[in-house]
Amino acid sequence: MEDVALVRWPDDADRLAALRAAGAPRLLLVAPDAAPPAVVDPLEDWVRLPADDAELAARLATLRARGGAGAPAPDLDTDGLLHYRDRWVALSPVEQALAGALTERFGAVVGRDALSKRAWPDGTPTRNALDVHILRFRRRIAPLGLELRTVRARGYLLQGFAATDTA
Amino acid sequence: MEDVALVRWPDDADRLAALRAAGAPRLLLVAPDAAPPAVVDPLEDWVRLPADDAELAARLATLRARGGAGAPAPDLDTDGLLHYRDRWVALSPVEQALAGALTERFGAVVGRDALSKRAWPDGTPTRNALDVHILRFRRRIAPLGLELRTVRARGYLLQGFAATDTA
DNA sequence: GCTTGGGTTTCGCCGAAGTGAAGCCTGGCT
DNA sequence: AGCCAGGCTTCACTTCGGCGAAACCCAAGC
Repeated sequence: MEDVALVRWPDDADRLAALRAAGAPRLLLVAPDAAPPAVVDPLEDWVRLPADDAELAARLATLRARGGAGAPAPDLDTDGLLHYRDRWVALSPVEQALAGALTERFGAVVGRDALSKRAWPDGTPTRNALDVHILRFRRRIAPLGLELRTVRARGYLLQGFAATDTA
Repeated sequence: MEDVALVRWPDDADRLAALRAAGAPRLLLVAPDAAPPAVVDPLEDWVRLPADDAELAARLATLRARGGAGAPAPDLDTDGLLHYRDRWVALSPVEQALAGALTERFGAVVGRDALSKRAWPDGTPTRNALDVHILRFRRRIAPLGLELRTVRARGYLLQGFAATDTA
C-alpha cells in the first residue's frame, strides 16, 4: 500500500513540489519557526514540530484514508472468492454471477433484469428467486464491509459502507 | 460568504453531526485531553487546544478555500440518482423530473408551471399535487446539503445550504 | 438404495415507497 | 377582514422489494 510521504518544510520544498505533481499524499513537518504553508489539496496536511505522537498518527490516518478512498472495487477471483480490503468470502454459483455483474459496475446501478440474465442466462425461475439470492448475497458480503443498496424500480448498487449518507 | 464553523470536541458532538450532514466546512477545537477525532472529509479539520493563532488562521484558510472551491451543480444521472458533493440519493420518477428542471437552472428561479409541465407533460393532476412533491423533494435532498427555496409568486430555486443572502 | 447437506426455488405475506386527493394551517398582502 | 399562494398532514391505493419457511434438486458418502 502506498504510504504518506513526510516532508520537512520549508527544507524539502522541491520534493514537495514533486509529490504535489504526482498527487501523492504527504504530511509536512513544519519547522518550529516557519510559517504554516497554504494548503488546499485534501491530500496534504501539516503539523508543527515538535509534533505530538498522537497528532501525527491521527493526521497520517486521515491522509491515508483520503488517499485510498478511490473506490477500490471488490475482486471476484476464479475460485469464486470475493475479495475486498484484505478479507474474502466464498460465494455460491448464483452469488458469483451476481457478484460478477455488480463488481464490474461497482458503485453504479445494475438492473434486476441484468442480474437475472447473468445468473440464469436461459430464463429466470420466478420473480422471487432473485430476491432470495439478493438477500443472501447481502448477508454474505456484509462482513467484508460491502453493502448492496436498492434503487427502487431501477436495480441494485454495490458499494462500501458509508460511501454516501450518514447514520 | 459562508464561513467555517468552529466546534468544540467532544462537547459539541451533536452539532458536528449536523454540520457533517449538511456538508458544511468545520474546524474542531479538540479539548487538551481528548483524543483527536477520525477525520476523512476534506471539509473537516482540527486543532488541539490551546491553539496557536497562526495555526488556527492557517487551517481556517484551508477550509475556506476547500469549501468555496467552485459551486458545483448537483448532477442527476441516468439511473435517477441525484449526486452532490460525494453524496447521492435515489429519486422517484416525479422527483427526477423536478430535479432535472431545477438542476439545469441551478441557483435560478424555476416557475411552478415549468415544473408542472416537466413532471406531467400532459396535464397536472391537481394544483396541489406539485406542492406535495415539492415538499417531499425538499426532504429528500436535505441530506445532500441542498435546499429548495420559495420565491413567492415566481417559483422555486435550488441551491446549496448557506448560499444565503441575509442572515 | 438411502441419507445428508448445500445450494436453489417456490410460496405467501408483509412492509416500504410512490402517487394523488382533500383538507386545514399560515403568513403576507390588499 | 379577507384573499391567496404555499406548506404540510392525512388517507387511500398501488406497486415493488424483503424475507421466513418449506419444498426441491443433486452430488457425495454410507
